[in-house]
Amino acid sequence: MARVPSLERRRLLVEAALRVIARDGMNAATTRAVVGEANMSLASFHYAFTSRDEMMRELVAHVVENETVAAFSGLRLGADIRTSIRDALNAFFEGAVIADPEHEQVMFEIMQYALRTPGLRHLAAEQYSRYRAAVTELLIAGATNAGVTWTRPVDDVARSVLTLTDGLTFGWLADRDTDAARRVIEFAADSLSTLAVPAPATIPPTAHEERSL
Amino acid sequence: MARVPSLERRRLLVEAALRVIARDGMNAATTRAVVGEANMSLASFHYAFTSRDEMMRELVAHVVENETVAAFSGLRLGADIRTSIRDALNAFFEGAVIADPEHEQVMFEIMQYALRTPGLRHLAAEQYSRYRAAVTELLIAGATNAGVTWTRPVDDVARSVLTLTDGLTFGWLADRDTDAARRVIEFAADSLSTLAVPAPATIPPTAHEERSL
DNA sequence: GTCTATAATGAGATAGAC
DNA sequence: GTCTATCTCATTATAGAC
Repeated sequence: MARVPSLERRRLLVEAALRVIARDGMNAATTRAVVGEANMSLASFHYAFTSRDEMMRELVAHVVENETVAAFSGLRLGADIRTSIRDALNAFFEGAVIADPEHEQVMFEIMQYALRTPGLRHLAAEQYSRYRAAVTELLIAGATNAGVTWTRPVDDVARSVLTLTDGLTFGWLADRDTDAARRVIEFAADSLSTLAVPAPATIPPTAHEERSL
Repeated sequence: MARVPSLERRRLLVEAALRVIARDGMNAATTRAVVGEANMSLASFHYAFTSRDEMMRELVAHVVENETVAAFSGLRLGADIRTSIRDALNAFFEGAVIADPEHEQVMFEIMQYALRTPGLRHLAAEQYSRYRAAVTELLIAGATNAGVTWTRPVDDVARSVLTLTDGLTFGWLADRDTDAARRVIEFAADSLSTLAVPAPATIPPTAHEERSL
C-alpha cells in the first residue's frame, strides 16, 4: 500500500481496529491483528502511531465523536406519545441491537476500556453525555409532535430512557431472549409515557409579564 | 507456602484473581499477577490448573455460583409496595454500587468475558437467570408483605427490575452522577409499583373447585 | 515515505531438582 | 507436593536499508 497520507492511514487503522474488536473483542485487537485487518505492514502502523496506546486513545475519541444512535434517525413520530416512545424503543431494539449485536457489545467494551484506562475516564462520561443529548432532542421533538410536555427536566427523562435501553441491551446480550425483551419494551413505553402530560395551550406572554422581567 | 491441598489452592488462586481484576481489570489478570497476589510460585499455579484458561473458566463458574445481590439481604419490607421497591433499589444502589463500584464493574467485565469466550456463553445466560431468580423471590415477598399482586408474570417484572438496575449501574459508572441516579431510582420505583394491584381477599378454593380438578 | 529485520519485553507453560 | 530455572512464543517498538 503505497503513498497513503499519514492521517488517512490513522483513520484506516482505527476502522480496522473497530472491525477486529467487533469480531473478536477488545483483547484481540493487537497491533498485528489490526495491521492484518487493514492490509498494512507493522512498520506502517508505527509510522502512523507511536504506540498501540495512542491508537486506542484515538479509537475511543473517534467513537465518542462519531457514534450516534443510528436507529433513531428517520424515525416517524406519531401523534400519541406512548406510541412514539414505543416505536422509538422498538426501532432501537430491532434496528440496532438485534440487527448488529456485535456493535452494541463493542460500545460496552469500549466504555469499559475507557473506564479502566487512566486519562480516558472522562471520555466515558462524555460519551454518556452525548447519548443523553441525542435522546433529549428526540424527547423534545416527540413531545412537541404529540402535544405534551415532560413533567420532569427533560435531561432526567433522557437518563431514564438510557437506563432502560442500556439495561435492555445488556440483558438481551446475556441471554438473547427476544420475546422477553419485547415485553420489557412495553413496560418501558408505559413507564416513560407517564412522565408526559398534555401541554397547556400555548399562551404568549402578556405585555405585563414581559415588562415585569 | 507448604502443603496446601490442590483444591484449596484453586480456590485461593481464583480469589486472588478476582482481587486483581477488581483492582486492574480483566486484562491485568495474568498468571504472574495472580500468583503474585496469592503469594505463590508460578509453578504452584500450573500444579493446580493446567492452564490460565482453565482458571478463568473456574473463575466465571465460581462467580455465577456464588454471586448474590448481597445488598438485598436483610432488607426490611414495608407495608407499602412503592416504598418497599424504593428502599430495595436504594439499598442496592448505596450498598452495592456506591459502596463498591469496582465489584459492579467486575461483574460487567466477567459477563463480557463470558460472552466473548467460546464455551462460556451459556454461563452469561445462567448468571442473568440467577439474578432474575433472586429478584423474583424478593418481588414475591414484597408483594405478600404489601398485600398486592403483580399484574404481569413475576419473571417479567424481575427482568424489568434488572433492566433498570443494570442501566442505573452502567450509567453511574459512566459519569458518577449520584444525584441523577437517585432521580432515576424514584422513576424506577414509580414505574415498577404500577405493576402491582391490591390483592383480592384470599378465597380458599371451594370443595367444588377442588374436586373439579 | 515505506518496509525488512530485529531488539526488548513479558506472557504462558514445562522439566527436573529437592 | 513444591520450587528454581528455563523454554517458547507473541507482543510492542525501533533501527536502518531502500
